[in-house]
Amino acid sequence: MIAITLPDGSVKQYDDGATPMDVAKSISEGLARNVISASFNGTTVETVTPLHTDGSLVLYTWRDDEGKKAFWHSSAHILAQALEELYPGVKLWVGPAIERGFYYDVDLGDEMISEKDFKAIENKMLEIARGKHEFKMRSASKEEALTFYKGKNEYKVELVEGLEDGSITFCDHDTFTDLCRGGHIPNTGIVKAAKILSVAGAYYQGDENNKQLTRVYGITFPKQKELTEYLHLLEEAKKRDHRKLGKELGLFTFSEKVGQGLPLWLPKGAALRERLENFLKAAQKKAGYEMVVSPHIGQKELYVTSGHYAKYGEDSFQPIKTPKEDEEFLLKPMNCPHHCEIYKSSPWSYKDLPKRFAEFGTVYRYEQSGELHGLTRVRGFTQDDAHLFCTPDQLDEEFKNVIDLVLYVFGSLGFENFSTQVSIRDPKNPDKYIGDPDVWEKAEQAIINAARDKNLDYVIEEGEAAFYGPKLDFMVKDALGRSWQLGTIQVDYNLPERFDLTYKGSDNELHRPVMIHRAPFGSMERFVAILLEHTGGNFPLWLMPEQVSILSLSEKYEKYAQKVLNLLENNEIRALVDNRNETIGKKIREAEMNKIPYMIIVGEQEEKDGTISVRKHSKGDLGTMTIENFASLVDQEIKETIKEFNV
RNA sequence: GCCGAUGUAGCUCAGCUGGCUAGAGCAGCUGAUUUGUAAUCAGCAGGUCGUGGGUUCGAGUCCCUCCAUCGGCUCCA
Repeated sequence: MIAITLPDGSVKQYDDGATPMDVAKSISEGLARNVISASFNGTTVETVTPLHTDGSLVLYTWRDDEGKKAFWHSSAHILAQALEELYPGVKLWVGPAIERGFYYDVDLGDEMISEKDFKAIENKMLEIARGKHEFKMRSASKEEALTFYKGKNEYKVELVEGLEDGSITFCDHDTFTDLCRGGHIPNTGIVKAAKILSVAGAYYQGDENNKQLTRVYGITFPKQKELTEYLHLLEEAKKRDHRKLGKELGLFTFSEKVGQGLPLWLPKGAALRERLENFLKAAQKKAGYEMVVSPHIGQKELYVTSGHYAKYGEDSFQPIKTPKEDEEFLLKPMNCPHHCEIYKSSPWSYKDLPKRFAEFGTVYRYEQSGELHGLTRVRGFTQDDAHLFCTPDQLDEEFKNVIDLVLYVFGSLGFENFSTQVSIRDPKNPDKYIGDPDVWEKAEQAIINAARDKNLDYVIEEGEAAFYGPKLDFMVKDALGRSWQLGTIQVDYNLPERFDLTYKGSDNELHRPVMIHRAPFGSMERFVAILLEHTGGNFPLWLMPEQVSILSLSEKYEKYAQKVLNLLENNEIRALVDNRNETIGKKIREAEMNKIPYMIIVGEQEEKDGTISVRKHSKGDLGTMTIENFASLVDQEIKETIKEFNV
């Protein structure tokens, strides 16, 4: 049952027999602009732009994910038509909706699209849109589909060949026809604003051995205003880019001379990082971890044993030769083998387990040059790594405890919008993994159980497992909405086997421990990067390298400023004195731009009364107070944002 | 690694279709000013225009190589 409410309050009802096309048609033809709300199956939704998908009696709106998908997928058809008209002979591959917008992969032959062509494509799209052409689905036999594309488009031919006869549908609008599963808006006229965002190369069928097609990214909206807002949002997101903020705030830098993907941490960044490390160390200590330290290189043989060399030898910095001909060392690409050897250094009883070895271990990986990205993807980085060795019986509880630790870390740093994924094997590619499938089954099940018991809202991702075991990944988005893996917890039955790790059980027999690999931050580099983008550089007070800037009104008050500094330092507040010969306005401006949480202004009045004048970043003047009051204000703010970890 | 774009002073940028000693603001230095809640004034200094080659009477500007960065693809232990 579908009903539409009109501005005068009247309700237009549809018979149960109404098809989606009937509804969509009447909405799009006559009532679209005037519909207040629509209800279907008893649920009322506010409609901005009514949409429909074919095949089922569902009415979507622009606000729904499904509605956006239909809108953007339809826009991809319009884009394809525009490209066909502007670039005759273009061969289409596929054009799906994505999280924000859509793209179409095309083979342009010898033609090329560059930024200066975007406007023409946009105009052509809008021209097509204004025609209000209806999207019409129709079935076709495999035979018909093949005839349609044969000799014209080998990509579509291959696509059709993989489809089952009887399941093939086409979508027509205006003069344009495309093989399509459906899910469209009623007609092209609902698209009012279009923007081509970028073009990029994309391998045909995602295989890097195949030809690269041109991927044209675009976004459309039902209102011009929404496009303007979206573009504004993109601009705002750029301001939160960690690469920009890292430079502005003096946290880290890169040097061509040092090498790409090798970050250099500046004093403020190093201080921030150290604080993060100490925060995690404190929690880990409570959770029974012990710190270990391992060297930055290891014999190649070590990684051959672990299996990493076979899998990632190519992606490692190549073996370091020594004066002895037969010796080869690798720059440490991961800490696990070292920790296995630490475990092996002494015999263990079941009473000793679990052993939890933690290390902020710096590792080096030869990432493809095109993959490097600020601090989020680098060639040298430090993992907040730990390996837990436990009995099979202890696995579930240990795993859940690690989940608690990760949740504590994320909670303390304000990451609320993270998602979790259980990364399991790719069933189509069993050779990618080492070890017995039964053992894998056990490990995957252990993770799923733990995630369920901890009420995590997880998705299962096939093919995302590590080669030695499945994992639970904690994903967080950056300012532009790109997803990054931060925390990870992995179950591994395989490395204990390869390193022949054992413990003595109560039965006086030797048993194989299970290993958990985990890193709540993931890596210090990536974590700081994402934290920067989330906070825009306004870190929680406890993390700030410089919490307070003491601004003297003139050089005459330097002595008093120093006294205030000493008193703050006694209260473990990190402050610096700005005693330059500048106006107070300028000092404030600079402190504001450096995102210093608190500014203290001292002049004649304060010196006389023994007080301070406090200003809070982006809030303004808080008035005059005693140093003791200020110290407790800071203390309170810190206590509110960071709690102790309770095991 | 692949496709595309970009690369001018410490930072942010200007330099049109190739043409006199390459510009600005901020930062820096010097001096004046000694300041009351987001930029005090003046002066000075600072660049082999990412690198190497080429075309040209002449290259920041055009072409090629390489390097780095950005947006994607692929990859991500």
